[in-house]
Amino acid sequence: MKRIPVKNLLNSKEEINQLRVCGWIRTKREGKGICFAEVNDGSSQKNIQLVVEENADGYADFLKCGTGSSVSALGSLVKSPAAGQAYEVKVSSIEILGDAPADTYPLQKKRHSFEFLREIAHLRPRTNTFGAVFRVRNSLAAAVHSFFQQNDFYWIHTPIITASDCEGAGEMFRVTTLDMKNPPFKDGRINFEDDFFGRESHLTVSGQLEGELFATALGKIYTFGPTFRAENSNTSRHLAEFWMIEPEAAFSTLEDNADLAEDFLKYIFKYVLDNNPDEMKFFDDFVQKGVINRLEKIASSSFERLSYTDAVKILETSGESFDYPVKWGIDLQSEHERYLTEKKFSVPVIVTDYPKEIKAFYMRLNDDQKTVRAMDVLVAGVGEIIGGSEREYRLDVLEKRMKEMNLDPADYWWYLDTRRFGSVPHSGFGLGFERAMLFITGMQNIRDVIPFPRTPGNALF
RNA sequence: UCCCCUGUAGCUCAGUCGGUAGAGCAGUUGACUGUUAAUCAAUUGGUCGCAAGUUCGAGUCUUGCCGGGGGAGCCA
Repeated sequence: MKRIPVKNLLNSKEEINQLRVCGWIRTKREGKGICFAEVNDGSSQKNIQLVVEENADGYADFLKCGTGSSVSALGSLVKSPAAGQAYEVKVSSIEILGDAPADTYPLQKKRHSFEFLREIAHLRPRTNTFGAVFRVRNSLAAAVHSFFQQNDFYWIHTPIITASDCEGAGEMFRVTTLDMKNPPFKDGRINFEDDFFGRESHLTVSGQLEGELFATALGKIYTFGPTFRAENSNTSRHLAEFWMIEPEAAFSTLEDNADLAEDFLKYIFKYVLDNNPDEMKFFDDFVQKGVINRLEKIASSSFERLSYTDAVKILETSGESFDYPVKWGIDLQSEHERYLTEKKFSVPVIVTDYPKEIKAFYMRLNDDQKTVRAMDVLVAGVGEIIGGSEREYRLDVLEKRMKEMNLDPADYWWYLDTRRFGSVPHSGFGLGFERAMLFITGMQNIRDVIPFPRTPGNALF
C-alpha cells in the first residue's frame, strides 16, 4: 500500500481509508489496551498521532519499542475524538522496522540542552528543533537561488581549492598530498613544486576575486558555496567551515550594492516566513519569542543607512559608556554595532564609507582619500551579517593601495587584468549563510544551524 | 588567542560550615478504556572530568591538565 507522508496526512481535509504511514516515534503514551504514539517522518514539523489498540496486529511488539524506533503502520485517517489534533491514524497493523532500545538511545521524549545535542550531532536532526533548523536551512538556500535567478544573476562555481595564496581574507587551510613525515626540500624549504598542484595550495577563504572575474564578463553573478577559515575563533558566530553567498555586479555603485543587500535580505526573510510557518512558529514558541514579528517588521520597513563618520558621531554623543571609547578611525566594536542596530535604530543598519586603514585593499577609495566605499550590514543579535564594497576599478589607485598594504601586485596579475582590460565600476558583498540562519531562527549558536559544525578542535562527525 | 563561568546518575540539576551523595525526568515493574512531554505507585542506577596536594576526613579547599559554555578579538 502506498505510503502517505505525515505532512500530507496533517494537511488532509477528510478521512482516508486504508493507508500506510511510516516514521520515527517521538513520544508514546500507554493506557490499558490502547497506546498513542506521535510519529514524525521528517516531512513536517508536526507529528501525526497513531492510535494502536490491543486488537491491532503487532500490538505487543509495539508496546515494547522505545522512543526513536522506526515504524510502518497500516490504518485509516479518522477524525480524532479527543482534543489536540483534528485527525489521527487508527492503526490496524503496525511493524517495528528498527527498534531504538530505550536503555541506550540517547534521545528522550523531553528537551535536551543544545550542548548535549552537539555531542550527538549525528542524532540531533531527529529532534524537533534541529528538524526545524534544517528544513529552514533548505528553504533559505532555495530562497537565495530564487532571488538571484529572478534578478538575472548567474550562479558561478568558484573553486574550493585555490593555488593563489594571496586572498588575504584570513588564515587558510593547507591542501597537500606531500608526505608530512618526509616532505621534499629545496634550498632548506619545503619544495611545493613536487606537490599535487605544483605549488602551495589552500582551501578558499572567499570566492570574491574569482567572482569579480566573472562579473566583469557576465555582468551579474553570485557564488554560494563552502568557505574555510583556519582562524582560532571560539565564538558563537564563527565556524572554520561555513557557507557564503557573494553576489558581484558590474556597473554597480555602493548605493546599488546596498539596495541589493536590503532587497535580498527582505526577500529571503519573507520567503522563509511564507514557506515554513510551522517551523517559524516553533522557533517563536520555543527558541526566541518574537522572531516572527521581528522578521515581518524588517521585511516591510527600510534599513537605516549612514556613513561611518555619522555613526561615530552618533556613538560619541550617545551618552553610553562603552568599554572601547569611540573616535574616528577605530574599527567599530561589537558593543558599538549592537548600540546602533539594537538601541538607536531597532532596524538593520547599513554603515558605509569606512576609513581605508581598517578595510581591504580592493575597496574603492573615496575622493577624500581617507575613506573607502565599504559597507557593513548590521542586524540585532548577530552583528555583521553582510560585508561588502564598491571595488577599486582604477588600476593605478588599486596598485598603489596594494603596495601601501604590503601586497605584491605581481601576485595578483590575473586579478589586475580585470582592471587592465575593459575595467568597469563594480561592487558586491559577502553574506554568511549561517549568520542569516541565526537571525531568522533566533538560534544563539552558529554550531547549531549547520549540520556538521567545524570549529577549532572539533570535526568529529 | 585573551577574560569569566562551569564539569555530580542516561538527561536537567541541587548538594549549606569539609564528615563517603539527592531530586525531577528517562529506564524497569505494576495500576489505569482516549492520552497530549499522560497520570499514580514501587524500583534500578554514581571511580562526583582526570591527576596531585592540604586534612583524621575532600563532591566541597589548593594547583595542574582535559572537556563544555559565555564574552572579547578576527570576521561572514
